[in-house]
Amino acid sequence: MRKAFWLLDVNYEARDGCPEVWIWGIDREGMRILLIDRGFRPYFYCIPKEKTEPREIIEEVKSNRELMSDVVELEVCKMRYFGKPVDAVKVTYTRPEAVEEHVKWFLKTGKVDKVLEDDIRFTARYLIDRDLRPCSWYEVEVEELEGEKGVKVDAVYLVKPPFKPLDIHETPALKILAFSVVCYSTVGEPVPKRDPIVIISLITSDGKSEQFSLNGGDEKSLIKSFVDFVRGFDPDIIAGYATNSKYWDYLIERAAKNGVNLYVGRTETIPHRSVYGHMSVTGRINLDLLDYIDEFGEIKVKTLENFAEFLGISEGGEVESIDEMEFARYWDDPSKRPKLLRFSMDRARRVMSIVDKILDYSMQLANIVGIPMDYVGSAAVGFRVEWLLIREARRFGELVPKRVERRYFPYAGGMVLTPKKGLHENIAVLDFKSLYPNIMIKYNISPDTYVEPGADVPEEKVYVAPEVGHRFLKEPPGIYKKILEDLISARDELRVKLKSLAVGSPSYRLYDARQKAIKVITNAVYGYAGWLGARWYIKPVAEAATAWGRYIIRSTLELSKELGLNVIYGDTDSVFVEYDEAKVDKLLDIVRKKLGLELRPDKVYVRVLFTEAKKRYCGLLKDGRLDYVGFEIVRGDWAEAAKKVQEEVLKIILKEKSPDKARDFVVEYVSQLRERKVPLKDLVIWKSITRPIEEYKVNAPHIEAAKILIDKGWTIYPGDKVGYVIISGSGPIYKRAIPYNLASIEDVDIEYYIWKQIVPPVERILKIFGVEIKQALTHRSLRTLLDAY
DNA sequence: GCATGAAAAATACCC
DNA sequence: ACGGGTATTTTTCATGCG
Repeated sequence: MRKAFWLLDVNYEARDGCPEVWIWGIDREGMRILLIDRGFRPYFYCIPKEKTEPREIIEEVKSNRELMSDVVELEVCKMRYFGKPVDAVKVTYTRPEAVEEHVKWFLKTGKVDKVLEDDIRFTARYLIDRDLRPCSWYEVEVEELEGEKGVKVDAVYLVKPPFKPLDIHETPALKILAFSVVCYSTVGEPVPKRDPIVIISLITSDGKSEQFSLNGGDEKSLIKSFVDFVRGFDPDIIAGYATNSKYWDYLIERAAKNGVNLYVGRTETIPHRSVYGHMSVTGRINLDLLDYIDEFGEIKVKTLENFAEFLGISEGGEVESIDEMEFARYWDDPSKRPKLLRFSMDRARRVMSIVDKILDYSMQLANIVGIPMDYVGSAAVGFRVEWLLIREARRFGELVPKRVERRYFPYAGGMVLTPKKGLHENIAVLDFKSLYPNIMIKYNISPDTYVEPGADVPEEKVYVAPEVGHRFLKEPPGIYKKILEDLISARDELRVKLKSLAVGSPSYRLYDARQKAIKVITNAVYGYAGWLGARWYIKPVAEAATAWGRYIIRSTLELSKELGLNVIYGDTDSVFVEYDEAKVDKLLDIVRKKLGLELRPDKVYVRVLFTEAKKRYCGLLKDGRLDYVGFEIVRGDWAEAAKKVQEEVLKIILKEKSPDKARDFVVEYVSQLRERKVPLKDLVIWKSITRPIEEYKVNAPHIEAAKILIDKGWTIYPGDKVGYVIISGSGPIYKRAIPYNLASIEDVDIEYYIWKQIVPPVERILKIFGVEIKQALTHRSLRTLLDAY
C-alpha cells in the first residue's frame, strides 16, 4: 500500500536492540500518522593512517569477535576529505548506542587516523540518507501495524523505503496550540521549587480558548487540566514564548511536585531537553517564538509584547502590559486579579498571532536546512548552514570533519570609506547584491578547493586572491559554490513565481517565506566560513572572500574616478555617488564588464547627511521617508528622549535645511525636561547583560542595576536586558543607576540626561552647521533676550 | 594627592 | 555559538606635577 504524507517530525526509539526511526506525519486526508522505519542502521568512517591499507582495518575488526556482533557491514569507500581523495572504511553498526561504545577501540588499533561522522545524530543522519526534509510531502510503500500502545495517532505504519518526493506545494491544515503561563512569587523571581503556577492560558488554531487558574482550585488540577486540554486538542504544534529556556522546565517541575504526568506529547513521555537546548515534545513541534525574535533586529527589548507590536499585531494592545515583577501584587489584589487573567490570555493570543506570521518561514527554514522545525529554530545560524553543508557533503562524497577547538587569529574584513562630511544632494547608492556569495562562486572559494601554500599546482589552474595570495582550484566546483548557486537560483525562481501570484494567497505566503529563508541562509555562508566553530573552517577561505571584496570596491572606486563621478561614501559592498544618470549608467556597465560582478542602483537620496563618522548617516528619500543608519536613533542603548530629540533634529535638517530651527527644538525640549514634563519611560536606558555578573572587569551602570534586581531575588542571565535610570547624587554614574521600575521622575538626574544623553547625539549633527548647542543651552536666557530684539 | 589624558572595557551598530 | 570594521561612553590606569 502506498501512503502519501507531510513530514512533521522525527525521533529515534530503541526497540529490543533494533533501532527504529519514528516519522510523524499528516496524510492527504488529514490523519495524523506514525511511520516506523526499522531498516536504517548507524555508521561511521575510518580514515586509515598513512601507509595503512583499508583492508588491514577490516581484517582487524573481523578478528574481534565481540565487536563483530555489533557490526553489520564493512566496506571500503572512495571518499574525499577537505577535497582530497581518501579510501575510508565505512563501518555499519546495529544500533546507535553501540557506535558510542566502540569508537574508541578503532582509534586504539593504531591503524586508524580519524574516525568521522560518528558524531552525526542518528535522526539527522536518517533524514539526510533517506533524502527526507521536514515540511514537505512524500510517498512511500507501507504496511499497517497495530497501534503502538500509548501512541496518540490515527494510524501506525511500517515503511519500506525509498521515499518518493511529491510535488505538492501546500501545507496541511495544522493544529496549533498557543499557551502562556503565569507563576506566582512575592519575593523576586518565581522559582519552580517554591512558587506555584497560578494561570495557564490556551488558545487553539480553531478558535477555542481556555484558561485554567488557581482561582478556587489547586495547582494539581490546574496542570492536569492543561495536560488534558493539550491531549484532547492534539496539536501538531505547541507554541509559546520563552518556553525552551523557562516555562517547560517550570511545568515539568511543578507537575512532578504535584504528581501529575506531563504527557503533552503523542507518546506517554514528558518533554525532554534536546539538541541546541530546545525542548522536544514527542510527535509534536514545540515552537518557541523567542528563537525567532533575533531575526528582527529592530526589536531591541525582546519581550513578547514588543514582538507582537513590531509585527503589527493589535491583540491586547489596548490593555496595559503588566510587568512580571507585578504579577504577585495583581494576583493578590481581588480588584486587579481579573486584569492579570486578561493579560495572560492576551499573551496566549499574541503567541498565536505571531505564529500565524512566522510559521511559514519556520517551516521553510526547516525544509531548506533539512532538520525538524523545533530543532532548526533553536539552532544558531552557523549550525543551520552546517546542516545544509552536511547534506550536500554526502552528494560530494565529502566526509564531514569533526568540530575542533581553534585559536583565534583575526583577519581583515570589508573596506569602509571615510565619508565626505555634510549635506549632499541627489546621491545614488550603488551596491553589489550578495557580494560575498557571488565572490565565493566566481573564484570557487571553498574548503575543498583551497590549495595549501606549498602545493605544486600550475598557476593556470588556480584563482589567486589579491593581497593575501590564497589559491583556489578553478575546477571542480567546490561545495560552497554548489550550495550558493543552488540557493541563489532557487531564490530567483521563487521570486519570478511570486510575481504571478496574488499577494497574501497561501502559495504566495509559502514561496515568499521560502525565498526569505533562502536569503538568510545564503548570506550566512560567508559568516560560517569565518566561524571558528565551523567543521569546515579554513581561515584563508574567509580571508580570501573579504580580500576579493576589497579589491572589487577599490576597483569600483577607481572606475568612478575615471568617469569623474564624485564618491561620497562606501562600505564593504556599496558606493554612494552623485546621481549623474549618464555617468552612473556607464559605471554600472563598465563594472559589469571589467569586474564580472553586478553593481546595481539601490536607492537615490534627495539629500543625505554625513558627520565625520563612518557607518552613520541619514538619507531623505523621494517619498519623504528618512533612512536612519547607525545613529543613536536606531540604537537600543540610548534613552528614548535622546532618540526622539535626535530624530526631530535630523528631520528638520534634512527636510527643511534649518539648523536654527533644530537648535530651537532642542532648547525647547530641554526646558521641558528640566521641568520634568517627560514620561519616566523616555529616560530609561536599556543595556544587555552579556556574561555572568561576576565576570565583569569594570563597574558599569547596567551591572549595578542588575545587582539590585538580583538582591531582590531576580535572576539575570546573559542575554537579558536591564532597564535603568540615573538618579541624582554625587559620584560616578554606576553608583547612581537603579532599575527603572524602582524610580520616579523626581529621582532622576536631569543634568545627566541633558548633558550625556540629549546633547552629544545632536551636537555631532548640529556642529556641522556651526550651531553650538551647548552654548544655546547654557546661555538660554541671554539668547531669548537677544532673540527678542 | 590629584588632574589629565590615554587605554581598556563594554555595547551595539553596519554590511 | 556566523564574520570584521566602527563609534561611542564610561571606567580604569599611568603619568607628571608639585
